[in-house]
Amino acid sequence: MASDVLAGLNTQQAAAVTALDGPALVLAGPGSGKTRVLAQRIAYLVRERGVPPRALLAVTFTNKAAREMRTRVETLLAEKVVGMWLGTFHATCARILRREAGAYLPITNEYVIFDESDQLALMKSIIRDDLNLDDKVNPPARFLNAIGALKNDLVTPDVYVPASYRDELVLRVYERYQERLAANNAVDFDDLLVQAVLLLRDHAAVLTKYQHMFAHILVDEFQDTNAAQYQLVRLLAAPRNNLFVVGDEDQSIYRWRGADYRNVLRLREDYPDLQTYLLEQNYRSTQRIITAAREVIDRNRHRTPKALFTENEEGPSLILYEAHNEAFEAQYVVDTIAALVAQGEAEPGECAVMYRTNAQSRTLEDAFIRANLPYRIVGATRFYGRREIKDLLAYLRLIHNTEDSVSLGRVINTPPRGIGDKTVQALQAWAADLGASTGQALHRLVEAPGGSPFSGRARGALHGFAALLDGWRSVRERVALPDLLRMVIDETGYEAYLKDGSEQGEERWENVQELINLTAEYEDLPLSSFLEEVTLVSDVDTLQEDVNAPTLLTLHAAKGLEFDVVFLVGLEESILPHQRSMDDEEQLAEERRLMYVGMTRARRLLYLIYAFSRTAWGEQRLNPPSRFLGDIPEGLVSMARGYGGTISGRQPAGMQWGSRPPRAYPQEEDISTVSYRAGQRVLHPRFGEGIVIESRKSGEDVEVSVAFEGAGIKRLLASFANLEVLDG
DNA sequence: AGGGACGGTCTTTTT
DNA sequence: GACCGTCCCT
Repeated sequence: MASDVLAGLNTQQAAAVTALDGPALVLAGPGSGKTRVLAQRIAYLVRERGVPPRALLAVTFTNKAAREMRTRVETLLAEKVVGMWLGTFHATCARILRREAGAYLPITNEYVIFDESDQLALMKSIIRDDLNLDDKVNPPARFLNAIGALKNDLVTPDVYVPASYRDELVLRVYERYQERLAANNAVDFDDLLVQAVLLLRDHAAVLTKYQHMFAHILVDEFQDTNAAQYQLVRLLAAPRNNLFVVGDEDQSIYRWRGADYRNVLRLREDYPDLQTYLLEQNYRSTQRIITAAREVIDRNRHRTPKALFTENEEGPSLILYEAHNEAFEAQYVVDTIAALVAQGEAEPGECAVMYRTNAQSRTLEDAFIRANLPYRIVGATRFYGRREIKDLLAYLRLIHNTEDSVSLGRVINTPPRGIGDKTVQALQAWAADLGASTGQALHRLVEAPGGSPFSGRARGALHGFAALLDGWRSVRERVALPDLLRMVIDETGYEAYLKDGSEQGEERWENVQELINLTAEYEDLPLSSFLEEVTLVSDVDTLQEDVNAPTLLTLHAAKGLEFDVVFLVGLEESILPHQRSMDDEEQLAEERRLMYVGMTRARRLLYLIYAFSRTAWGEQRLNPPSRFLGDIPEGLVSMARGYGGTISGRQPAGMQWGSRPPRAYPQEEDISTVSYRAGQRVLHPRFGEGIVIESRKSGEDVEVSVAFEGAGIKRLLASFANLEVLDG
């Protein structure tokens, strides 16, 4: 029976893992099936050991990973798994706080979670209103970063020892920030972890309760845990220490937000009886990809030596391509995917384009849009980050939590209803006099309109808004979530506010419709559950599974995913490795791991792409190819040469993946034979349309003079210019 | 109070 | 080139 459950491991490993009781660490390379091992372990515990699912705590890195884990386990068990605690660290902590916070912390169980923009708004108010500082000299983001770093290390204001004047200020802001969060009945992302850990650490009764609750704790992507998360695991796992963690130091890419892969080493010290397993066989990629990736990662020092290998086929060469600039890079990607699809070499949905920074996605999106081909994108402008969505969520949060001054500030005059800055300030002053929150003060206007200190237009506007809020609050128990949201939209005139006649307005309104649809899924749940979930979704979580189109995503977002075909773009110095990571050895090592993670996402085809020239900050920059490319043995790579396709905008409308005719790629020799005649109309990616004046051979290349309509006469090298012949 | 125009400032990566 | 804050005009 056991061998059945653990079918994916080799016999020796299966036997070892099956017999496990104490703490265990599985160091698993990419594509070694570590997620599968975790799922099998869970299935084993439930089926063979009779552990009830509700006694299991399994922590994954994203909600998407959690969903996949659930599916795997349910497949293995051939039944639904009910009651298991399965989710991210943040969701787990939110759940604990949802039950315990009210009794032990200065917030209620109905607390809300502040996301980054909420934090920023709150911090700005603290600096300006509370401390009377200039937010130019003291950027809110800097304080938030400093506080975030402290929280990741579990440093609370009462134990923080400032070492400089600067630190003194940080401490003052930190204290005030925590007070204001509490006054808003809110916690920020980091607090979810910190407050949960403190709660367990300082209250033996709570700790015991949860320790008894969880018979086994399992953690995925352990290399990316921070100090707070590590403490949480330690606290909960004791005294049984039935801990099963899976990770890979080489894939640690979140050091900048407090993750510390040395937690792996710490684990060995803290649990002397820790059993360690190495999973070195890769079941995902071709030999060429694995060999290349290993060459890249092996240059990092201070790592547990791991000899990644695969028994998969050798596979085709990795393909290296130099694009002239980022536009051609993008075009090459689109054209190559189109060609692969047309030749039946790949499914569109099995292709992914990965980049270091989100800013790089723009050019890529442009190329897909111009080619009229669908794509999926992770992150970029997040759905929940959009203005219209944030506005409406702020209304819902305000209905849910009267104390949320940040949401109140956001919507009190959105859409414009005649409540200007002056009026808001007067309202805040009045609230302060009453010793009440702004939200409570508003409520008082409805209860006792006679006592209102406001007059004239401001009075009417404020009372009207307060009445709206009160109205929604009074019905929220009885009305389903989608209906509540529709009420808000109707009664605020939000639709008319968005629809300003522009295309963007229409798009925003469509997003609102989408939000209404989303709330329908939470119809039966309390408002708080909905608000919590939308705050804790990660970027990858929003990836549509059922669309057969290529995926665009950052290297960070790519962690844990795999694709048949992977394009790594922007492989240039100052992009990867990133400029800001180049003068620190630790950071540089992390950039290398990022490259490694990207490479090992690919099953069969790996394209490595860099651009000769790239526009950044409005100007051209010539970055040399990434140093990491130099670490890949030449024998594994073949160079794609020639045009990176043409930039035209002329594809017929309505084109879908697969319906496009195969496109012949001009190879290297084609360049020299391309000839231009005087009088020909040509199209240039930057200069637009023009007419060829003269064309002559110049060494290996062809030099063309073109008179452009907008840019005048230019002399261009054919191999770089990538002119498209329009006629003649 | 509100809207439009302008100028300065950034972007690493994210739960 | 995108977003924010400020200023100025209505």
